[in-house]
Amino acid sequence: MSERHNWRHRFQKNVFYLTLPREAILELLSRTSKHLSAKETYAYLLKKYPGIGLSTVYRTLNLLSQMGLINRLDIAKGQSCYEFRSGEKDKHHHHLICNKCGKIIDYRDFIDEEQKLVKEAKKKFAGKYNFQVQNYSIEFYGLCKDCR
Amino acid sequence: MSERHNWRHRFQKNVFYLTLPREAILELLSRTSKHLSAKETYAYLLKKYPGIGLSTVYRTLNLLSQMGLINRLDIAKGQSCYEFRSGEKDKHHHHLICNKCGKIIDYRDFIDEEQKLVKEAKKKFAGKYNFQVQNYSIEFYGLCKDCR
DNA sequence: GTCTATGCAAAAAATTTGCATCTAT
DNA sequence: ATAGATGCAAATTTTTTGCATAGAC
Repeated sequence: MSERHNWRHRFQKNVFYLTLPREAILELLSRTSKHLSAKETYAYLLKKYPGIGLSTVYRTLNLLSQMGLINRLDIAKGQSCYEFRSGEKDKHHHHLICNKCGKIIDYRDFIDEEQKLVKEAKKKFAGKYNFQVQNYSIEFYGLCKDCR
Repeated sequence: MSERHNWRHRFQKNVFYLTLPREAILELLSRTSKHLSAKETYAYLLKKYPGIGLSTVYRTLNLLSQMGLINRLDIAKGQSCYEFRSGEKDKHHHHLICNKCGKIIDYRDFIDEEQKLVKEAKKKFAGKYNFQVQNYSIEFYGLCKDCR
């Protein structure tokens, strides 16, 4: 099943309409491995979709995140970012965040070791807290090469 | 060396004054294992220290975080939280965050497995990115028992 | 005494909400 | 036809900033 077909399917299963703004945002996020803030998303969309409103972007990002199609990440100071929830392993990454200047570095190391920990964690949390893990995020904070 | 003595020492090493608001905020954060937002911190402080300004709280939390005395955590939607950076193992924890209702659950499992991964990560990032890890944070997102 | 921190008020950013209109189903 | 979504503007919430005064060293 193509990704686009999958969107339709998941929208029809719920009571939500698959509208132009929603499709445009999914389209955009699925094409980049970056995490975008609401404002960034809005700026990109304006090019292809003049007239879209910032509040629609906020509402849509919220909805898609609750539907599980995208992930909300709170890594940037003072604003939420969103990324497409992809199964593709090459997009999987986490972040190094500088405590001094705020710079964010993506890293892709330790995937295998991570998976082991995550697999155990999922099982444990399901039993202990009745919590169903959907995604996760790891951040290392410290000093980047310019600030140390 | 007592924790309070340690604060003094670290302030004197830098060019910063150890003032009443700064001490009060360190005092407060060191007494709780919770992560507090700026507003929450402000609310607590008002009881013991009427007249303190909200902007001082923001400035102080920023400063202490840059000094490495506290950690900034971006887990709550739309606002930063701060926690004391303690070496005490019993305060060490991470978070389960519900994608639907936003509830945050602290967990203290997997400390040992985690430590192993983190130890390797620190070494790797120092070499590969010249990044000096000071702290880290792991969040599992998903559905809590009420929302699944 | 000097240099920094504080508190207040104002400003800037980020996010949400009310409502009339429009659109997907 | 109808329930839900959009866009705009206004309102909230969070965070930062300018500046005169107060405080730490």
